[in-house]
Amino acid sequence: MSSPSDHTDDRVAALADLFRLLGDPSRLRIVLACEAGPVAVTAIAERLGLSGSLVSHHLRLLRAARLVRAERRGKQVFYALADEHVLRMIADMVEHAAEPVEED
Amino acid sequence: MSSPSDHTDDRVAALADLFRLLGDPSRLRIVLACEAGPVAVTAIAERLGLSGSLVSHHLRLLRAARLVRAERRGKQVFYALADEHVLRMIADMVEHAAEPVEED
DNA sequence: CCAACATATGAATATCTGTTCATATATTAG
DNA sequence: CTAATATATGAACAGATATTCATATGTTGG
Repeated sequence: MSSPSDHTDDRVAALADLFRLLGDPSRLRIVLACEAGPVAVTAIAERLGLSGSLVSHHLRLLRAARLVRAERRGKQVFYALADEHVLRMIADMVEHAAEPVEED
Repeated sequence: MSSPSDHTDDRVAALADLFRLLGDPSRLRIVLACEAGPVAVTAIAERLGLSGSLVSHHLRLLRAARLVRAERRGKQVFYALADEHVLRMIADMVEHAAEPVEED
């Protein structure tokens, strides 16, 4: 558990890292492409119109941050969201982004 | 409501913008400092050890993204989180960041 | 082993962005 | 009005980073 105000510098830094990773459009699209379930790198690249190299670079960062999981099956490596928590987190943000604007 | 897969490019871009804003440590600290309730710019700056100018710059971006709300009271301008949704969003991320690491 | 395919990695670069400094605007006190 | 305080803004710069290109590593089929 974490109380509302124990935002130590390291925790904040780690949190910011998470946000920053999701803050790039290409990388975020890659994460969203993993929503569907295990997807191969080439499939992600083709679907998003990005180079395999770029997708691989981004996946490495996402993997290091435990946002996605990799599973090798033959020549291909399939990626998926790391857990249900990541899914909910993103769904919440999508919801917020979709909220109507309140006027003053 | 938004179905799981209607991630149009504009929506994704807007979502990435949100994440990116929270992805900077200084800016994230400023947002967290607004958790407590309406706080003046100088108070935030002093508490975080940042220049007033820097805090103001960041607050402008956060305000533009509707993450925080500004309210003038005399010479001072008090900032607070825009709504409960933002609060929950951040709390969820904090929780995720605090999750124990699962091994393969 | 060799060829073909899938993924990963390293270097180089052009772009973006956080921070600082100087200055401007706003608000109140005297 | 003037001085003082609080906040905002613009330009400039240093450091970060997304993307590309070339190349390496891993895996299967023949």
